[in-house]
Amino acid sequence: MSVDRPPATMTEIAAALGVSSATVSNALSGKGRVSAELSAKIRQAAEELGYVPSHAARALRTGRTGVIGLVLPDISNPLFPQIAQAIEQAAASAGFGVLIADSRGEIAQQTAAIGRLIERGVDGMIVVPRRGSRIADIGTPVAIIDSPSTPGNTVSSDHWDGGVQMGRHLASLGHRKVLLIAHSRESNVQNDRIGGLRAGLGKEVCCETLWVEDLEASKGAGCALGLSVRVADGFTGFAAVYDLLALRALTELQRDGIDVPLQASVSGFDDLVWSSVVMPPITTLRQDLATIAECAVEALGHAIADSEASAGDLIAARPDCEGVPMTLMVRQSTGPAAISVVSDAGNAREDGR
Amino acid sequence: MSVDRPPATMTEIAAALGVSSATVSNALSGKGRVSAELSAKIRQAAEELGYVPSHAARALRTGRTGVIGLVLPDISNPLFPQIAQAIEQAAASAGFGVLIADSRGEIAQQTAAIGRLIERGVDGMIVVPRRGSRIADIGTPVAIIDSPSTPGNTVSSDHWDGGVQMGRHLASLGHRKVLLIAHSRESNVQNDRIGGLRAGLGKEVCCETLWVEDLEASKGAGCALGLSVRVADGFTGFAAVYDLLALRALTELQRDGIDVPLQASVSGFDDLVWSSVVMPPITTLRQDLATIAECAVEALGHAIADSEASAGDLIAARPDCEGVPMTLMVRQSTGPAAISVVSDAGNAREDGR
DNA sequence: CCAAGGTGATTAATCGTTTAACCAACCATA
DNA sequence: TATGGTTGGTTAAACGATTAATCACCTTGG
Repeated sequence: MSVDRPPATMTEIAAALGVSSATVSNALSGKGRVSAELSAKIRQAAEELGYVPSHAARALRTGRTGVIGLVLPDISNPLFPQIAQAIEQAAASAGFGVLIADSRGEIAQQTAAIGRLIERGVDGMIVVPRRGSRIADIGTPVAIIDSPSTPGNTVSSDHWDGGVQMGRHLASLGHRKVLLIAHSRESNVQNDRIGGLRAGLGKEVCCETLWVEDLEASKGAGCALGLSVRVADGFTGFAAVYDLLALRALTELQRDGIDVPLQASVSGFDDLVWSSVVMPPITTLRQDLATIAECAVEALGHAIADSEASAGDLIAARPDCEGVPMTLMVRQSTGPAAISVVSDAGNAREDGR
Repeated sequence: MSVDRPPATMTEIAAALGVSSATVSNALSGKGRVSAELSAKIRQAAEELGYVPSHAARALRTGRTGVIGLVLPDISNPLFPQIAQAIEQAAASAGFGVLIADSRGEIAQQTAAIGRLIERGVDGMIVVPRRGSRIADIGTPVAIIDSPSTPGNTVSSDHWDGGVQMGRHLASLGHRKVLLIAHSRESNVQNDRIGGLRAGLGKEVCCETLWVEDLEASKGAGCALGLSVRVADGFTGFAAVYDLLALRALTELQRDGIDVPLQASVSGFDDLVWSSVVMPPITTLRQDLATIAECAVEALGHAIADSEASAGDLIAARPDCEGVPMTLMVRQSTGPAAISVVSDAGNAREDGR
């Protein structure tokens, strides 16, 4: 590998071949008019001299940095790695770099982070908004990954349908009394999932939603969810709205001596890394983050290209991939419902199996 | 908020005040000789006109982009969010942007990712290497976060000492037969932790290491660890080398009807988000990632500044913060050892409590 | 034979900052 | 009154790529 000779510039290539630097630029970008043979020679020379384009110079001249910003809410979200990975990959193959901005904490931080990105001259940004927050209209293309029910959303999983899938899965296992476990009422994603779950479970299933946020407000963060009481009450299914809550439910049930899935089923959303290695592995829904990332980057790319022409609209919209399907990962944390004392007689109606 | 008028340039400020652009530059950077009053006027004008420096132009002129790269191994590492967050924060307050590069998969990917970063013109990079991989000498300052025992390491937690702390904790609870659970023999971090644990547990404690990697090679990924057998064998402590393994151990034990911490204690490393919300919450060691990030960024900053002067050494080294202490988070997954059938009579000797 | 059009390349300006070099005052010292 | 040092500023040349404008030359059609 060539040692650290400072990389060649277009001017140097031009000088080496006795042509003008404009010709080199044209040949390499394929834009102007250059004869095929000269173009080939230039390309070869560029290769040999180890030409590396100067992003700084290009950015200065064209006003485009080739970098997009990635703004994530509360970075502690365990899904972050997968999102970041997917976006980085999609962006890289579209020729973009990804600058991260953490918007930990309050919404003000999110705004500040966005500001920093703009100052750095990103061409656009992808934002996974904090629940309940709206992105102000900044003078830069933005793609938003949130939920189909969020106005301005660009691309996201079909959380509702995911809920439906899980609901059907649980219903088909015979569960007739299910506790839905969510955290925040403000989250569109969580609301979608809850709605889907209810729809998927159907009318015959009795279900109730436990908002952990409310519970923690009175009993303190990390408090017990009191699930064994629910089991005693006849609940056999516990459908959490994301894996972290599912894990919390699972361990609490296990600690209280309740067997999962024999006595109670537990399900989650997102398929986080550990979901498959705990005992029992958690039944959950996997988001197709690769597709989402591709859509987001593509939409953003279009918006960036368009913003050159018409400086009008600023939010990239792409309706055709607003609801990327999630896939159900059935594992061992869900199983046939235990014989419930509460369940009524007519349980054979519409048996899904 | 001012709408989208293209931000003012130095030249415009200069024109507005009837001075030269060089003077504006000097006033704003505080470098050249400018009278105090003119300097103030320029600063004010800059403020009023909404001046935003062009990073691109500056980068072109100075050869510095003000951006550092962050290369992470296998992004699925659940610690990633916290690292990224800490680095981003430290970098932001040092005036750097952070470009991410995922090096998922093989070492080749890591090299490719590094290459992309270099092409983008990062001033330096922070690498959390894949276990067992060495970073080739690229022509850019690099700070490495790995383990004190890794040659070339720049800054990291004192994993060994963390192990010692946890070992002492378990020993003081009376555990005399402890299973150490690790994943890969190639990981310096894991080896350090194991070493520290053994040291902290002391001579009197019988301990054995379970390498999950080996186990999975024969029994498949995500297989059971067979811990209940160990409990029957007299093991009362299960010290995992990171929280994911601890969680795996915890759920497996619970599933098998073993009460944690009454019958067995479980501990981990890293204090991941969920460690505190599972039941029981996991006793673990928290890394001081803020400090590590600051050290890394600072070291990198020095290396970048120095690389200007002497283009000699390329790896940023900073011995004085190679072993950032970890703090023990005692929670409910560890408790006094159950009465062990195997433990010998003289168990009152050197009781730490 | 001349105007028109196409081809393949060059010239030179430009993006916004930084910085070395230069210059015009002004003050003090010899 | 020359000489030399400060002070406060200006000029102009970079940095490297892009691109509109221009040019020389060749072909073709009328």
